[in-house]
Amino acid sequence: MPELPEVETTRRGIQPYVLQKKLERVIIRQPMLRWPIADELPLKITGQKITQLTRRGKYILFGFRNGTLLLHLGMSGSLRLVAKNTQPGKHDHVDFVLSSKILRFTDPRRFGSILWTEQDPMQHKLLNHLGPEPLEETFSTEYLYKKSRHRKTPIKNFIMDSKIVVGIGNIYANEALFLTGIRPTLLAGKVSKTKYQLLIKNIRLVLSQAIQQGGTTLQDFVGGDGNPGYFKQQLKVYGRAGEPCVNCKKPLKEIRLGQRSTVYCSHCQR
DNA sequence: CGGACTCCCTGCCGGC
DNA sequence: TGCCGGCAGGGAGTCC
Repeated sequence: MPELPEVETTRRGIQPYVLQKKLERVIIRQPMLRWPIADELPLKITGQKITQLTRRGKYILFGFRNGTLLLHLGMSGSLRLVAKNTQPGKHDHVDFVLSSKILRFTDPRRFGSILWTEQDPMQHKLLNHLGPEPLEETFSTEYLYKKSRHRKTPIKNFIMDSKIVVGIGNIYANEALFLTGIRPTLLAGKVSKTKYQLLIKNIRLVLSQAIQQGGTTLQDFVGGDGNPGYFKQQLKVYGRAGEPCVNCKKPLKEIRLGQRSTVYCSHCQR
């Protein structure tokens, strides 16, 4: 399940091989992703140079002179650089053939998406409603506190809402709430300004640590044989239900919130 | 508008 | 050992 750190790590990893490079060919083996890949896509981008490579939330944006390719990894997607003679596997749905390598999109569960737009990408309907980037200044205590007033949704759902702030998936929502000592079920409208200030700090901490760690496994993306890893080794609550809390040693609890697995310490999180 | 819920897909895990 | 049911999960879409 790629979260923002994996997406950003992917973007940084592929950047040197992609930016200002010409796309020689696009091979689509399976167009049925979350939405079907537009028939016109190869026609639009074959032979074109990739002039920009940016990220908005968990979307990676490939900028061309004539438009933008929006790519989302869904929950099982990945982008890897592989040698040109590499045979595709079962779930290798799309190849972007560059001059020296292939940028290969793999996605077993096909929750990912690849879209083409010729308008300003930020005005695209998948991007135009998105909240601020969690690592940027606009994601401030003042902003989050104001947005949260009178909200009756649990704090965990609130910070996972992309209209509020982008890029906080289930894993890091669990982790940030643990670090801040906030119970995931607490209603967003009931969280104090002081706690929001601390929560923002911890969201940035877990995300930036994971991005930093991702940097050390960058060769996985360019080498093509490793997996990017989910930074599991340093997770304090996610995937640890029933195991002792790292602070108080009491067993961690697991509940479902918004259909998502939610793990917390009933002693340390109030 | 907010909040609750559904659905897309398939690898994996537990139960028998 | 093999089969099968159920689960996980990002996030758009729908409904009230």
